[in-house]
Amino acid sequence: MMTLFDPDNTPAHQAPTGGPIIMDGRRPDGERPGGYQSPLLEGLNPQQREAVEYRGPALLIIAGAGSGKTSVLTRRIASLLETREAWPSQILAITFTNKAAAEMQGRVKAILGQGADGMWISTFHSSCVRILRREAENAGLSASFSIYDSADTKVTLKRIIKSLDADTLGFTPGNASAKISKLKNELADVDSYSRNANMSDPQEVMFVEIFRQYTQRLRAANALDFDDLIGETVYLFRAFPKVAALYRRRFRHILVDEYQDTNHAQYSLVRELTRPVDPELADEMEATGVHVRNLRDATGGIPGASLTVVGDSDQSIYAFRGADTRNITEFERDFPGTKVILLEQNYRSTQNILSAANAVIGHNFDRKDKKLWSAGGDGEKIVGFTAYSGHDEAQFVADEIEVLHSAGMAYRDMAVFYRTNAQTRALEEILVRSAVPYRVVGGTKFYERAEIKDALAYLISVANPNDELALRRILNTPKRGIGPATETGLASFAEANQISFRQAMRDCASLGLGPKVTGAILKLAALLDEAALKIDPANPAGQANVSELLTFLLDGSGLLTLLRGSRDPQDEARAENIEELVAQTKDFNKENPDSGLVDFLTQVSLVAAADDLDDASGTVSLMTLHTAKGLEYEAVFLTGVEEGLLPHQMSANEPGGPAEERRLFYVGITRARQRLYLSLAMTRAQFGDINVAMPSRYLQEIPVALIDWKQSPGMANSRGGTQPRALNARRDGFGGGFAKRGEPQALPPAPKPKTEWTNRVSQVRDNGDLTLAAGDRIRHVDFGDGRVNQVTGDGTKRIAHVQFDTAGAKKLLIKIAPIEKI
DNA sequence: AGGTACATACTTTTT
DNA sequence: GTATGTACCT
Repeated sequence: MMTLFDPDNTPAHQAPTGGPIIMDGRRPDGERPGGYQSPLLEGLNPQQREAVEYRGPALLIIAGAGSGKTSVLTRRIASLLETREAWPSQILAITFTNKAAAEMQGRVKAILGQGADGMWISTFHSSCVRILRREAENAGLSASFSIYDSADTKVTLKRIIKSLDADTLGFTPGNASAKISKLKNELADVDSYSRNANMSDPQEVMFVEIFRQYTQRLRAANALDFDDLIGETVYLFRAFPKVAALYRRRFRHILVDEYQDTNHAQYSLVRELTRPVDPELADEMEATGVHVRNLRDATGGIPGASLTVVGDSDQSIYAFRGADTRNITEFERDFPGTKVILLEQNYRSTQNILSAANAVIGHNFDRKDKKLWSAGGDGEKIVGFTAYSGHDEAQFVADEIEVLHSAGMAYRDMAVFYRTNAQTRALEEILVRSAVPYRVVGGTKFYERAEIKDALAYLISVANPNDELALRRILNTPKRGIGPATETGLASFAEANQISFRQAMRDCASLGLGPKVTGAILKLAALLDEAALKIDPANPAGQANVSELLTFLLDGSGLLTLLRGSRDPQDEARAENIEELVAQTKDFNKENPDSGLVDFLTQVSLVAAADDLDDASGTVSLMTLHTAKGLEYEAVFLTGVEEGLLPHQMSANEPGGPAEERRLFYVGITRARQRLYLSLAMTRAQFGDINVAMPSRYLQEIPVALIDWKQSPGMANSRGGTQPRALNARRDGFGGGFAKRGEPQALPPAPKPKTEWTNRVSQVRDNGDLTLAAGDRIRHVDFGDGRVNQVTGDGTKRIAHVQFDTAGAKKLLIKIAPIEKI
């Protein structure tokens, strides 16, 4: 994966940007005959066609959801290559996920074949790692630097906060890392921050100290966190104009997808890369043998690369991560001479789905009005469903999935979205029970499992001996009798003698520890040293590949063997996971024969949630709304459309929060091609107890005629007049009472029980002080008769555990459940 | 050093 | 309801 490029490897006769097509006949795939009509434009509408063909310094493509932007971007790249306006190596395309990058690379290759090799199509983070590893020395790093994920960052901060007693001032690893991340996204560092900090505020002083120590620890460990990857690359370019010039010269066409979600650091990176090269620097490059002649303009410098960005401010959902839509709204100002192209025709969804999406997003003010439209017809109505609980909602989803499946839709064409990862539990429980094949995309990722992180820490310790975090992780994993006391002893020994933790391990004999402990430490140090020798380029015995190295470390440490021998049944699963990792390293060796340990670790560090999405798996996909961005499915279930969840409680106080949540809802809606299901629950279990939920404010923004409520939220208005606002502001035209949920589920195109939701606050369901005890028999509106087995909780949160005669066991919130005693 | 038992606080979204 | 932290025991 990590094919490092040589800035000098591009031929001297390369075509200047935007210049005439060079038909030099030196490329084997041959000349095009005159009058040749490129198939690249086939099937494109006029706007898409222009987006492919336009040439100029800057192009902004405002691409509504489903408007075919990936296709446009792909064909634009193919067009640049096909016309010989650019060599593959001159193209840098930035996507949001590695998966999107791989897909784009595949599509361009499918069009052009071999002529596509050498392009950089990757994420911001991957591109930056590539640059930083190559230029590590200038950045003050070694090329095998570690990449810290958020968990690593938190562990580091936790240690710092503990040593500073900063928790007394309210610092937690969570809030400190959030603040540091935010600053780094703004390209601030400790020094620039402390210059403007209010140092009379003790909390501020403490934060600066935390930030400083954190920066120092990462430096000492030869490590960068996610945000550093971008920031350090920008710093590198700013501090070393000659290094920057190499990349500015190389990348003549830069394309950025999902531009609305770029933050300031990423914006700055794009800026740096698209700056022109001064004539003097160009002279200097030429003098050192870098081919620049064909690139130089009248002034003798190299003009800035052409920049294409694609985005949609309505789909900006990463403000919490520093994304700034001003990057897109002010693009024309930032890059004078920008051409703007609007793609509004949607090729994905039915008109009903689009009308709902338009209506929802129309409630955000401060946006350029943009209406998606489709030529594909209205399609089915959106299906709405109000469940009694999260489990009930999950059951609805499972049932509808089965309905769709038996009507011929493949599982892989369906997806279930939710706002928070915590919602997966109920869904998974029911899907397992209903035997629906599913896959959770993202969530707790494979590489975040403890045993995998342990195994990886062994590899990291070999690749980067300065990584104290990784060393301390494996110090007593598996158990070697090295406790926390010994660990801190080693750390302070290292600190006092200005040596690395690793060296401290080698020298631990002078620490006067017990013979057993000393022996254990020395054995581990020797194991790591021996492993390092196996990948030392100077080793005459040759190089071990990643899987050989991992196997060696696992054997030497006994990690896998001990898990195998354990009686704990969970350890068996852990052992299997480690075996899976070994298998992955073997695959990696096979697919990347020229890549080594550091490349493998890089790849592992930068996998995104959506990356491990396997299209071939015949399963329903479960994911958060954030992960869903950029994907599409025939049928989409958008669950938990409730106040407090969507919009999420946490966003309520943040400026722009509710608007961002609305965009999130909009993103979810627009993922659906044919069928869209919106569901919510009247009560939701969280924190171990059950809370009453209210329909999301966004639901009332969808025109009533577009939704067919299988069960309306009318009965959600069941708490007296306490709620601030009823679901739908209109007070007329909503007759009807409670909807009845048909037994198990209605059949496919089902005669839909037309149930409009009602809005009358007077319609209160409140069982008041209804008391139930074990043994009572009750009747439930939907579940029929049943017997109370147990009552738990108290006050308004009393729960009856009921065994229904036909519907099975359920838990009901007594106060609001549609039940009566019989 | 390491295990167990109980208490506690936390849950937004992610490269 | 879970993951983490503390106290106490072996």
